[in-house]
Amino acid sequence: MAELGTRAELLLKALVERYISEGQPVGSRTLAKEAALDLSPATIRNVMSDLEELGLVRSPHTSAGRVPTEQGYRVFVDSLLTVQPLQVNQIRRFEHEFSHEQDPKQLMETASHLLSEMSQLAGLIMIRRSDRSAALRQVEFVGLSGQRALVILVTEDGQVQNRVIHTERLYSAAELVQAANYFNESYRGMSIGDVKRALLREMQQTSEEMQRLMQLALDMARKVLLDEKQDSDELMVSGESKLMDFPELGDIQKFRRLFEAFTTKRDLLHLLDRSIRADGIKIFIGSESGYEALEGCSLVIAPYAQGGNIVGTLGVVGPTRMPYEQVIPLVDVTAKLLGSALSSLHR
Amino acid sequence: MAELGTRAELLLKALVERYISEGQPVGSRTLAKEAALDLSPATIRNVMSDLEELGLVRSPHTSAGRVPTEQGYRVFVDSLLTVQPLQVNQIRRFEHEFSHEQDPKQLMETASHLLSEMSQLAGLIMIRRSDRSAALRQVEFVGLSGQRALVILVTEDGQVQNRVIHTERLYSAAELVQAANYFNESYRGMSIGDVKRALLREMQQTSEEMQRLMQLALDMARKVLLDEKQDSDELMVSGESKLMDFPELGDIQKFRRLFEAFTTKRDLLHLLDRSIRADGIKIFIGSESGYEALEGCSLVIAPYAQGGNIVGTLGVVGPTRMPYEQVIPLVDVTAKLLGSALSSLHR
DNA sequence: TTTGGCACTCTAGACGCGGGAGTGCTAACC
DNA sequence: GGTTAGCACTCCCGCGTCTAGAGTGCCAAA
Repeated sequence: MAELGTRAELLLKALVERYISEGQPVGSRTLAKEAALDLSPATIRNVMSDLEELGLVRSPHTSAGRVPTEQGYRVFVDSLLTVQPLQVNQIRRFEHEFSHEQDPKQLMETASHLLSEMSQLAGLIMIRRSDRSAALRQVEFVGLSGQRALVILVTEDGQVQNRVIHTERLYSAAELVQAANYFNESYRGMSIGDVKRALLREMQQTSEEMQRLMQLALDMARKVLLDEKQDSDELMVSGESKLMDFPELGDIQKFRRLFEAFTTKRDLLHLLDRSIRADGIKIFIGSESGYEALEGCSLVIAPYAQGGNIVGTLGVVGPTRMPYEQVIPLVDVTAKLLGSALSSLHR
Repeated sequence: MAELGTRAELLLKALVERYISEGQPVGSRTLAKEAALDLSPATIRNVMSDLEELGLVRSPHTSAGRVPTEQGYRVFVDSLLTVQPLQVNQIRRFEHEFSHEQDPKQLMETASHLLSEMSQLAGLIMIRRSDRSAALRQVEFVGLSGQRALVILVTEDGQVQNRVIHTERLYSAAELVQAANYFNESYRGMSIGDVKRALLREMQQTSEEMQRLMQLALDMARKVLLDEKQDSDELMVSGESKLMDFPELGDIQKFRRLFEAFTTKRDLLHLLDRSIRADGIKIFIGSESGYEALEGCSLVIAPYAQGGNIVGTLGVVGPTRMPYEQVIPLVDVTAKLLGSALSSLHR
């Protein structure tokens, strides 16, 4: 990309900031006052013309002011933006709300909710299940009526997954307890991923010599662990209705598609998963996300860790015209504070 | 209310049906053709004038046709409506989808989803937790890191509730197992409600003579069972974005309030709870619901039972102008089929 | 290179107009 | 007395016109 020159950069920055705060195309006259550069509107117009040629701004129509393009926003967030650190009372609020929760799931819900509240946008949080680095704490088999049994899986951090399965025959409570004991003794402390691999391995072997109960235990655990439904990452969305306050996002049909993306979750999960590798904040502006439903939206996303391991991502969705300089630090801090709250549970 | 006369009833019925299918105010000429009554438009106009005086129809403006009022809809659904029974392949679909699921929660999700799909409106389903007639199957206490423990509650029908609690001191795995055993032996098979009451009773007694482990068990169970959060009814909403296809529901701000009602859940829960006593289908038309967010919306709601006990309600939300003659049997059948699917799990 | 001037363009809102749809009323009809 | 035809009237809606306002692009001068 061609060099911009500090004056053009300053003007672009002023333009984007003005547009973000006002939502109206900004003309050369207002820009001349805004940026304290002591230039006439005519000069500004020349610069704008250059910026337009570079694809950083555009006019909605001939006699309107300029509006940033997606590329314009990109340059803005990459190199022009001055972030505003969070206020102390906001951080207090995080610490306060996080200190209540004992349960990782609750903690995540709180995080998502706070993200939405503080940004007045939609909050997102994903927890990675496909990762499975969490250690197995305990397995329980509970017999239910009919040939049904409940398999309960508890991980070291206190997360619970359960699933009702259909069994080949009726088992007594004692059998189920013994099977669970066997399973716990063999696999406790291993990561769920390792347990899965081990189960797959055992499945290959001819299991003639295996005891009935061992086999029962493995069968039941397999039904839960190898079920891809349990494997798919989980996504929570909060405050999505706040987005309806932004008329710029389009008409009702656009909102319909956006909300469908929120309930389908597939595309968003994919997007959040892509950002898990980035070791800092990742920002998708407008069509950069690649999903039509997210047209006109930006996402600010950060991974969060638990005891050193990245276990998920969180962030916000809002209109492309969002106050990045406040949202970015908000997402950053949320990720860090959630991470340390999770880690302190774990310890 | 004054007597209507069969002719006026027939005309009102034709008008409502026409308006529901077309969405436009219907005039005397169209109505004259629609209702095979062989009357001139002028006569129809006279009748319309009467209906308007009774508050059953109104004109949006002087030279438009007539539109049903809420009272008009009321009369229509109460006494004029001819329900259309569900098609066989729709019932097949229910049976097919329901037969897969082993888990009551999954079953409910499926029901809500099917309601939404088949009506092209939003599906609702509530499960009553405050009721607590379900029998306790098993309790598990799992120690976690730190002074935290996980309490898992399994009911006879395979539902699982769990909660992380903070304990006074660190307990060994053996202690927790013994405590759970004690608890299970004393309370298994009792309804959750009875267990709750029993726990409250025990709390009154001076517990000097109680064994340490019994006390531990009771303490932990109390923290879960007496937590009002666990007690609040649960609501699932499906396909809410489908409602955006009805422009008549209003502008984006109206939708925002509507969607907030869906996520807040409080008002909807209250509404669904009120309908649990009605032993058939309950219909709220427009402002009858009493909630401003639901302005312009109707709800069709039916309770569903499991083995004779009503355990929740389900239904749909849509615009007041919805095809009641199809929606009503749909909700009715869903409630019955879900009930029998749940009951067969239980057996 | 910057600036003032000026003609030009485009939008958004106001205004007026005519067609269409449907009503209410009246008088005639059965 | 209920029913009908006729007719004047009202209101909405879409269309074209017009104007004010904002902002641009370009040119020539500083």
